[in-house]
Amino acid sequence: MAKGITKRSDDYSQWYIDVVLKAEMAEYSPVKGCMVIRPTGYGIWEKIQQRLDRMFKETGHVNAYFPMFIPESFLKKEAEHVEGFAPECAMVTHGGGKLLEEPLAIRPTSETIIWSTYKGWINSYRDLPILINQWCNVCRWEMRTRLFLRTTEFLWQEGHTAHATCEEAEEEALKMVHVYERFAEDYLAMPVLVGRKTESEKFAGAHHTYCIEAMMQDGKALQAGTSHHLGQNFAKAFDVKFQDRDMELKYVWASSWGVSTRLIGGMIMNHSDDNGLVIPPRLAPVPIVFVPIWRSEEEMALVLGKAREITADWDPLFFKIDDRDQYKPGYKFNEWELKGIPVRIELGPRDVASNSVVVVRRDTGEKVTMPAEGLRENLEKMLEDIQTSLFKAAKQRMTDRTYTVDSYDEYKARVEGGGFYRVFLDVDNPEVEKQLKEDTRSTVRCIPFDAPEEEGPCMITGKLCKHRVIAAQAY
RNA sequence: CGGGGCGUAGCGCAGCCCGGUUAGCGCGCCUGGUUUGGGACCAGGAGGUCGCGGGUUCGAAUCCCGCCGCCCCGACCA
Repeated sequence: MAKGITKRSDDYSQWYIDVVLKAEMAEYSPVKGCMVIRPTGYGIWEKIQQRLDRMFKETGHVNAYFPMFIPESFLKKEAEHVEGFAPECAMVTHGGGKLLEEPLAIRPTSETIIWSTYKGWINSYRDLPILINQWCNVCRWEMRTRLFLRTTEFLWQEGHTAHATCEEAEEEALKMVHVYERFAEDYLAMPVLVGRKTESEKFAGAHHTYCIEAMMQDGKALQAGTSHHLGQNFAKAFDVKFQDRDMELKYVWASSWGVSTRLIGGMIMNHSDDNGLVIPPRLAPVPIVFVPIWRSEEEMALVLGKAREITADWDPLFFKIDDRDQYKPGYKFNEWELKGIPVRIELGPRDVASNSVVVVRRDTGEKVTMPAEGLRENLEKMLEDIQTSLFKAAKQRMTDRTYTVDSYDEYKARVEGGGFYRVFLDVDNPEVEKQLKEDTRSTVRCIPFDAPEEEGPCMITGKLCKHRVIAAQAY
């Protein structure tokens, strides 16, 4: 058993914190709600960035960078947006030892600074679309924080696109939520529900919001990514117009979309166990670790030599050889398990003699012997298999814990225990969601795209609804 | 902002009630030796503004007053 990690079954929340801290993903910083992301955690963020960035580029986007400081007045230009973000903005009031003429907000998101810039870039329909993404930090003064899941400052990417038509902006918002879906499932091995947010859950300033929602091992929902159709709200607030083919001046249509370091929290809460972190192979900065085993100087030379021989033509980022002499093999086994390395290879004198290695999977703990010949190909297959089975297990868990419920009493009794609930709720009426939240501390997570056609009475008001929505307690 | 907890060596804690040698233990760290296929052992060693500020006292980690910080659980949110 891993030292110092609370069991999931004893206290899920404490288990999560223990995993993050003990696996050296992150640690607390001197400022409340902020964290230091350590190399183990940051390496995963870098993999997320590499993979996603490629997907963004493949769908026609380019990266740019906009400043962190936003004039306070900018934030006030879009009514709904101000209301949503004003309370959680960090404000800079002084600079160079003097009181500033206008306070500067540290970006909670960049719609306003970006749209004020786009105004200068857009004149004609020929200037559209603009498909820009930026990787950056943002700051939101949250009341309650949790490592990776909700921190005062966090890292994310935000895409901001400008289009000539409503349809194009809609298409973009949809395209990107599906990019997130594919990323979550293919790389994080995290199954997600894809759907639309209700009016009361959508982004402040959006027409509507699409999202991916994942289920953690305790059955709670995690909003893992969002994509917004912003309509013309920001174009109007910042007066961004273009002249169309028909000579008319029109407001530009917008979308924005983002995922954050929260994904790392989702990854942890999807796959990790009582022994620590489990990293899906495709996100592991280094997926393989060799633990050589020796008793004497001669054996050390022998096994290290063999490890180097086997890996001579391997990609250096595919593996590492843990040749530290101050720890015994058993210690290293535990340490790499705690840190979530997908596959460990044990290589001792006996293995050298038989020209084979012992391979151990992090996800199942299964040990197999593999010949040194063709090892890399076999490992690549095993990593793919781990990736697939992590996804399957998570998918199964989500399926098993998605319930169809019609009675509000039953819902109230069960929702505390976690899981997704397919229910009829009149989501056109914000009062219904308000009551749901008051009664159960749960919310409507999304209206899934793939919800089958069904008709039934809202479990609170009895009003006839056209489809079921997903309700759950969320992080 | 409400409720709870904590602040003593890098980490985890004891000591505090009932004030009194040089503040202690485990882990980690350093040196030397023996070890090494699931968290090794022996010996020696380094490491402390006891959260901060006042007060009481001959004497405060310990008692009193004030402050600060962090974590956890709830109300807001990616």
